[in-house]
Amino acid sequence: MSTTRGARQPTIKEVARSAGVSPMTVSRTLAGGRNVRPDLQERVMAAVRELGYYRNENARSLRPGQPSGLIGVAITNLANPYYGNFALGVEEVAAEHGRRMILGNTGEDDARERQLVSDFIGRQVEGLILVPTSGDAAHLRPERLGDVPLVLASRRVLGLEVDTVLLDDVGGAYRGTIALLDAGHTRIGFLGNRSSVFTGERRYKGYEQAMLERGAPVEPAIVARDQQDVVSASRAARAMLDRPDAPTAIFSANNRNTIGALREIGRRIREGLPGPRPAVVSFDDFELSELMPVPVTVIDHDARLLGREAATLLFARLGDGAGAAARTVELPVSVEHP
Amino acid sequence: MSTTRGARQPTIKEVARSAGVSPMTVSRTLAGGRNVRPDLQERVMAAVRELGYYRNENARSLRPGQPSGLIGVAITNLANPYYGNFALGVEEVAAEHGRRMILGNTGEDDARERQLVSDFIGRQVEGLILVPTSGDAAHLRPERLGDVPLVLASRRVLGLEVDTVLLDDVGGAYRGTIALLDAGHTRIGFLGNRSSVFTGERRYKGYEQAMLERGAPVEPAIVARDQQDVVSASRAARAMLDRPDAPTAIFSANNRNTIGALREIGRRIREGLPGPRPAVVSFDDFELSELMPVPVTVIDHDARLLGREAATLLFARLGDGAGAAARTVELPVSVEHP
DNA sequence: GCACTCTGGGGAAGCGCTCCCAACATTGAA
DNA sequence: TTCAATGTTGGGAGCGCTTCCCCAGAGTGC
Repeated sequence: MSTTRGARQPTIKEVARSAGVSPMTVSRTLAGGRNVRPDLQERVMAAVRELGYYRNENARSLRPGQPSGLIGVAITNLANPYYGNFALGVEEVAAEHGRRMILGNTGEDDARERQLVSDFIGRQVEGLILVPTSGDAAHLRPERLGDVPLVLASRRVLGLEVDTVLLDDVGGAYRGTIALLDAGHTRIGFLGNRSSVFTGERRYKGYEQAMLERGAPVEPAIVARDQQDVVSASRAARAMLDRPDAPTAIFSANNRNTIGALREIGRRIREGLPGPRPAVVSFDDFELSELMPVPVTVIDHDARLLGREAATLLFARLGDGAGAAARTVELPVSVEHP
Repeated sequence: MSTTRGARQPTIKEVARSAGVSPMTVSRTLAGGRNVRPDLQERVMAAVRELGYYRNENARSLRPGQPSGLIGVAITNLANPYYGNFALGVEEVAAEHGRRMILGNTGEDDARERQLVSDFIGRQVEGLILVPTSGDAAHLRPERLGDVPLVLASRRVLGLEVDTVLLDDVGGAYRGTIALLDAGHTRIGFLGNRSSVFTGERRYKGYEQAMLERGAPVEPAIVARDQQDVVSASRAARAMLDRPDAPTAIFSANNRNTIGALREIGRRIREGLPGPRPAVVSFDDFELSELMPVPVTVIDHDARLLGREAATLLFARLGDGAGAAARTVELPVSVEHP
C-alpha cells in the first residue's frame, strides 16, 4: 500500500529466492520454459505474480546481439492528423513484430531531429523511421548511423540512398490539375509549401506540368509557395482572390493550405464579397469535404498505409534483406471528384 | 562505408583507448566534464566524433537510482487528431524535462493496455500517462505499478486514486445543451459514446441535467449512446431524423459523432429530403465548422493543453510532490456560438 | 553392469556504464 | 619545508540479465 519512493522493482534474484530456485531457472522460465520442469515453472510464475515482477528489458538488451525491441520514429508534426495516422500504421506493424515505438516530434526543426536520432540510437533502437526535415542531413549518413537501418517516409533526402516510402506526388498533382482544366478552368492558383520541402516541390511540379501541357498560364501572382500553416494559407488565398484577375480555381498542395483556402472562401461567401467562388482541388483528404460551399476535388491517400509500408520496409531490412540495395516504394493516390 | 551488419556501436572503452584516457574520464566528460582537464575533454570529444560514439542509455539506466529518461504514454486512438494533439502536449513538456516519450496505442482494448503498461515498466519508464480503456484496471493498481507514478487523462478509473486530468465534461455539455434550449429547441437528440466510456457518461449527464432543468423531454427514441465511429454515428443520426417526430437539434458528445451527424445532415440537404435541418452542438472542435450548412455550436477545449497538464502533474510527482495526495485537474471548456 | 546420452539445473562471466574509493599531482598556507 | 586541502585520474565493483559451460542424475542399449 505504501508507495514509498525507492520501493525498487523486484529483480530476478528476489523472484528466485521467493520461488526457491536459482535465478537461472527464473530466466529460463520467462524465456519460454525450455528444460524447466512444469512444477518449477508454476512456482516461478506464482512468485512473479506475487512480487509484481517485470523483466528489466534494458538490462536484457545490454547483452550484445540481444535486440532492444524498440523502433525510433520521428515525425514533423504530431498535431497533423495525417502524421497521427502515419504513426498509427507504423505502430501496428511494429506491434505485429513485437516491437515498441519511441515517438518524437521534430516540428520541422533539424536540430531537434538530430537530437532525437542521437537519443534513439543511444537507446539501442533496432531501426529508425523518419519524416525528414529539410535541413542538413549529415547525422543521417550511414557512417553516423552505424548498424541502424533507416527508412524515410513522405520525403527523400538528397544524396541519401536509403529505403524510402513516397506518395505519387507528381502524378496526383498532375491529375488533380488536369481535372480542373477539364472542367474549363484556365486561371488556376497554387497554394503550397516552400520548395525546400520535398513534397511541396514535387506537387508543384505536377501542377506545372499539367498547366504547361494544356497551354494554361502559370502566373507568379497566383502561385503562393510559402505557407506551412492554416493562417498563412488563408492570408495567401485572400491576396490571390482580392486581385481583379482572381483565379477561378485553386490547387492546394496539402491539407493545411486547403483548410486555409476554404476558410477564406467561406468568409467571402458569408460576407457577400464579390469575385469568383473558386473550385478547389486538395492534395490530402479532410473530413466533410462534401459539405463545402464550393466543389472540392480530393487527392486522397492513406497515411496509415504509408506508415505500415515504411515499417514493412524496415522489418524487411532487419530480417533477410539486410544488405539489399535501397528500395523506394511509391504509393498511389486517388483523385476523387465531388 | 560498408554497412556490414554487426559493425557494433563503439563503446566507451574504445573511445577511451582512442583518446588515450581511461573509460572513467570519458564518462566524466560526457557527464558534463566536472573535474576533467579541458585538453583531455577535447581529446575525448574528438574521439567521440571520430568513432561516431553514442552513449548507451540502456546500460546507463541499469544502475539503480539512475533515471531512464523515458515516459510511457498510452492513448486510445492515435488516428484521432485529438489524441495526436494530446500526445504532442505530453511530448513538449517531456522534452522540456529532457525526457523521451514511448507511445503506444490501445485502440480501447484493455488487453493491449495491460501489455503496453507491462512493457513500459520493463523498460524502466519513470512514469506513465494513460488515457485508460474502460475495461478491468487491476494492472494499474499501485501495488502492481510499484514505484512508477501514473497520471490518467480524459477519463477516471473507478476506485483508482491517482493524479487525473479531466475536462469539464458535465459543465460543457450542460452549457451546450442550454444554448440549444435558449434558441428555442425542445426536441434535442443525443449522440454519444456508450455509458461505460467515462466521458460518454459525463457528457450525457450534462445534457440530461440541462434538459430536466428546463422541463424538456429526454426521449429514448432520440438518444443514441453506442457509437464509437463516424459510420455508426451517421446511421444513428439517420434513424433519428427519419422519425416523424425528428429532433430539431442534435447534441453530439464527441468529434466522431459530430462528423457522422453532419454527414447525414449534408446528405439529406443534397438529396432534398424533407424534415428538419437540425442545429448541432458538438463537444469537441473540428476544422471548418463555420462552413457547415446548419449552425454548429462548438464546445471547444485544448487537447494539447490537456497533454501538457498531464505531463506537468507527472513531473510534479517525480519531483518534490512524490508522496502528495492524488490531484485532479479539471480543465475548462468554452462554448463557441456560430 | 557399464558406458553413453539426455534432461534439468546451477555457477561464472560479462554486456556498457557509473559510483565509490584510492592514488597521485598541484597548490596555498603555516 | 611540511602539511593539508583541492583537483584530476584510474581501478574495482556491480547494476539485472542471459550465454556458455559444467555437473548430477535418470534413462538407454549393449
